[in-house]
Amino acid sequence: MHDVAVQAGVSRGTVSRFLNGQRYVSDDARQAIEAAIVKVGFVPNRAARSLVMRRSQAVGLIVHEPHSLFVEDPNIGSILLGANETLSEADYQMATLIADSPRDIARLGNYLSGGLIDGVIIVSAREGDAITRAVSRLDIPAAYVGHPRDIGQAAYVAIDNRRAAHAITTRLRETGRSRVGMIAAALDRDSGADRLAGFTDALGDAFDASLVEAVPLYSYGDGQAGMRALLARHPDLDGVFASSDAVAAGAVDVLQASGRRIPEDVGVVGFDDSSWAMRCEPALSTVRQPAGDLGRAAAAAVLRQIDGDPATGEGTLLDCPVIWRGSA
Amino acid sequence: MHDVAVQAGVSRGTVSRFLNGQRYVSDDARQAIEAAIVKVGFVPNRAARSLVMRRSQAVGLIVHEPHSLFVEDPNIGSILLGANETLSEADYQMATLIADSPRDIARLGNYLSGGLIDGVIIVSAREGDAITRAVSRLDIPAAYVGHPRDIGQAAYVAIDNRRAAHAITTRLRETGRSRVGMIAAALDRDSGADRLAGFTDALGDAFDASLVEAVPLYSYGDGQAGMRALLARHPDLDGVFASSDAVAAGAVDVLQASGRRIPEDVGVVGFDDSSWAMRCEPALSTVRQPAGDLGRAAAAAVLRQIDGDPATGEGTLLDCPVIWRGSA
DNA sequence: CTCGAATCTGTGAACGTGCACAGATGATGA
DNA sequence: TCATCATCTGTGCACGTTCACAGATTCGAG
Repeated sequence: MHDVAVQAGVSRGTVSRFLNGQRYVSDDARQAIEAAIVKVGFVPNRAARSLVMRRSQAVGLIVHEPHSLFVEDPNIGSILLGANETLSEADYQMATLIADSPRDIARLGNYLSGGLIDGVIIVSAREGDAITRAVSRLDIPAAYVGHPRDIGQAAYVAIDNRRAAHAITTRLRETGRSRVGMIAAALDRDSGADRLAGFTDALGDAFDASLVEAVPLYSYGDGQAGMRALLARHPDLDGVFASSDAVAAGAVDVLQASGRRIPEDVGVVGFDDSSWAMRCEPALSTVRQPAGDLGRAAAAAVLRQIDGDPATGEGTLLDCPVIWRGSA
Repeated sequence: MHDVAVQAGVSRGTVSRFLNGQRYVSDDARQAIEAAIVKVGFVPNRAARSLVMRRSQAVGLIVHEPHSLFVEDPNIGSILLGANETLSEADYQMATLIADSPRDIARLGNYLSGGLIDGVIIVSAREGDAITRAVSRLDIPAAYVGHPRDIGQAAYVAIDNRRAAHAITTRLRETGRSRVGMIAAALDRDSGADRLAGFTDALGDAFDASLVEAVPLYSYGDGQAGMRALLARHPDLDGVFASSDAVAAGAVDVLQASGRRIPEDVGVVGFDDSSWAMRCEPALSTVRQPAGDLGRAAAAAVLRQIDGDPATGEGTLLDCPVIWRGSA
């Protein structure tokens, strides 16, 4: 910066003001500096800026998932890309942090308190999560994708899982299906629990707990297992709501292997609108998750907090349309 | 750090030496400093360290792919996780940089020259890539995953696509298949081109160009389209080597829809050992890509260069076993 | 006992930026 | 003409480290 100042015939202070777009820079100085920057090939040193500003211009994105899920779940990738887009427009660097083992989580605590990170986006936290505790203790700008109930006043961005599940279940019943079951995955996450809640709501008095099969993860294998269990209890079942497309795909394969036709004998609906949906025959009815928008909105929320807006505890719920295709 | 020094009754210099694990720190000083660090709650300021060291302790990972592929391709996710693992063990932060539009690429050039990044890992570069040019011009530590031919002396880590393709093709012929076709995707990448080269090699004089159908991407849709084209030209074909599992899955569906049995009538082999492989009926024979290891090895190569080892132009080829399942 | 080497310690000067402050200039109004 | 104000500019200090260097201490060998 010193070289630029000399070259332009002004002082460091003026160059600094120019670079930060502040007032009180004359047109003459402006032009001289612009030319000098090109000539010198100047690139600002971010480390020095961080040092004096006490800002790192970086936002962490914590993914609390096992490695395997990180690789497979397309929503996570989209959230990541969306967040990255918004952050890089604001000249922030996104740092993706994977939290898998307890060791990872411990290291994360250090990392977050090290001043390397101005804020953090947390994806797929569970209730009672160690990461949630660490983040709220450190009191750094944060936004959650999804909303575990115990995040206090922190910002969150989510889809209305409950409403979508309600809409699906209602439609299944309105199209004449009377014995609708659910394969309810990932009940330890708010997303999974809310989808079940919407299902239960919609059925009201007609709800029968034996028509729900809980499985651990949003995976194809869990879908197969869940469907087998459900069929064993209710061979006459005529509708299935699965917590994810992968689960639905597993269910479809088991149903078809048992000789049932879809959608004639059993209607199936998934969740995510992932690549699984179009691979099923017939194509899956499902819920489109605006994953990119979730990432963008979460990033925007963190940036607002970094700029001084206090977190109000209000969250944003994004729209997630149900896509009706051939499977129900 | 000053506070720690005062608390421990030593000087900043001694604290610095202690923190960096250098020689010439007495046991007394060591213990006093350890206690003081805990008491003061000291966390080193990385910005200040970067400033004086001219090191950012960060490595960029550039993914030159359209956003959609980034989300879908499980290999990229695994490479990313592997690299992250090695880097974070060495206390380096990984910054994932997505290059999609030309605008992204331009911004990337600035970014890389800004001193924010000590080195860079490049995934899925093509020959004649603008990113490759930028990286070699800037002369920063770099490692490629895959090996485009024009990366000069830069380090690379790849699998032996050619040898694997050769093995597959040979085995298809040895099991009695005489009219083996190939759906050759992504010929603009070295991975795609090498798989085709291995196929061609293995056939030798028996090679028939009309048995190869080139398609743009490693996708399911391209697999369907490629298979239809191949079948139209060679209805009597009895083996197919597809450049990826997604392509193979598309091919399988088209073949089965046309009434052909797999593997009795046509043998099919994919590439990647991704989740597509187990979803096919019968399960796909395929090649296991050690994607995590690719990431780890690339990260290690960059770290070596950062530590001063010059790039020798030698690459690493990792083993990729062929997994024989039901489809061939 | 002396000298040199090895070990340990403290000090001051960087690194490249932002910011507060003081000073300079020109315009405006009394 | 002089005070007031807005605009513009330059200077020195601070941010929290690392590193080179000089000084202090200890130890062993001659």
